[in-house]
Amino acid sequence: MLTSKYDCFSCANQNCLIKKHTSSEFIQELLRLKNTIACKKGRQFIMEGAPINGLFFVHTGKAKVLKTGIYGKEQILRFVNDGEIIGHRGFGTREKYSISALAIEDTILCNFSNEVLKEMLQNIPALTYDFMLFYAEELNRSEIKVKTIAHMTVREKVIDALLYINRKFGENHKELLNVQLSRQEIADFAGTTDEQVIRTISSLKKEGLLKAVGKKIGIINVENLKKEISEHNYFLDS
Amino acid sequence: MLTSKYDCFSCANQNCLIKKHTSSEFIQELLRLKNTIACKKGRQFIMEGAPINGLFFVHTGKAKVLKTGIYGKEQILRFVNDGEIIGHRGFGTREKYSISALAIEDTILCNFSNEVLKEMLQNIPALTYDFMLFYAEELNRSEIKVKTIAHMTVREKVIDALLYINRKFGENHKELLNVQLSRQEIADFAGTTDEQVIRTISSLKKEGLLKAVGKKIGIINVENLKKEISEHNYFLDS
DNA sequence: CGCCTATTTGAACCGGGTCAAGCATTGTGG
DNA sequence: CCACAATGCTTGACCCGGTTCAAATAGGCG
Repeated sequence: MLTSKYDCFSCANQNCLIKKHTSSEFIQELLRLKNTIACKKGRQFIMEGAPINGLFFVHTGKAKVLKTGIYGKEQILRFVNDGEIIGHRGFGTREKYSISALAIEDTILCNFSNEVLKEMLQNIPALTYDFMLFYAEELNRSEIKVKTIAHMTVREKVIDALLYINRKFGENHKELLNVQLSRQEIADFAGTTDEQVIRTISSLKKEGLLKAVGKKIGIINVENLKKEISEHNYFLDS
Repeated sequence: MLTSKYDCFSCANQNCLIKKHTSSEFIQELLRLKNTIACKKGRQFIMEGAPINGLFFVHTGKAKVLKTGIYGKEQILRFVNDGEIIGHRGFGTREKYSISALAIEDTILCNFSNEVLKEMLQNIPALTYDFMLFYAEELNRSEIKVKTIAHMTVREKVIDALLYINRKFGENHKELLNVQLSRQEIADFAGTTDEQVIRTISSLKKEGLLKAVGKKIGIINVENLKKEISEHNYFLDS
């Protein structure tokens, strides 16, 4: 099993926190206990309020992390790409997931149980340190998001969301969406409605700041878009 | 100096992360390197964008942590009470503070430099673990806040803010504010305007949910207030 | 006591959420 | 392969909550 298709040694995600520490001999036994899960597009693999069942890493694929309100409104907190963590904070005192997670395309997930994770963290200080830094950075991002949603206009929020998506998924430089996100999803991330997202995107296209190839949209010039919101984010890269 | 008025051994903050680990012999030398700073009410001791100068703990007093926008709008991210941390994420890659912090009453601060802190974290895994848990919980709170600001009405946001303040500063059960917070400050935390805070508080008083003794306000019945927003927060205690 | 600031209340305005209708696109089954 | 249903996208119009502006009142402090 160690030489499975999805084992950590042959994994391509160099930025994965676990991958970074595979040289530690302590970890090697624990890696055998990893679960690999294939998750179809659209499927929910973490349910807010359900008992915590360890930590997930995205091996390949994409997912969204969100909170749901009673009126059916969703707040997407972040999108997740190859190598990134989902379902964190599954140790500490908390015993229920505080977020939901859904695959937005077919995704391979690596899962470590609570016990295995705890074992790792208690025995590999460098790993714990990396986790600490990870959470600290996530906290930064989240706090920037609080300010974004509280103070920006809808146009600014949508631009901010598009820039984030571009950073996250826009490796091929001319087409924005490596992911196919619905207007609704962009709205749920930006903190507005799908109509507003559509209006803003329409305007941006007319202004020559965005282009559209079929359903996919692409940012013509990232710097021009950034200008509109730069005043709010001294320390972006969120 | 070790037996200073503010040394960690005689400190009353049992929940302070440093205090929890004073038994570690490694830490004892480092504790000598702690700086103690007296900060008058209203004074700013962390400036967003300035180089990071270590980590602060509130020995005694109260402070607010915020981000500032160009239009003079402020977003208060959290209030800080005895024993709590401010100015975190002062290690990692980041080298500038991403938040500002001001004393909201006369405050004694304990400060550890970047070097001392790093030394501690690299040598006391249990401390690093506690820091990791701390950030994970803060992240939870912040993500709840994102949803709160994005989805709640003004009335709900103000109630949520009052409940938070009560949890944070409301030890004496009948009077809410152990702190004297301005309406503006409550608004900057809740994500609205001072006028809306005033209107909401007025309504709540008329409805018998709040009482006012001079400037200070008190929550008559916490449960009744919680009911109005409980539908949004399955996992409150934020 | 008097100035200055914070609080309160009223009124007007407007951004953006909501509703509704039309259009485009995708998918599905006959 | 087409018809048609279902879903998502787009646009326009309306309306309301909440921000903004302004003015009056109360409170705090030298």
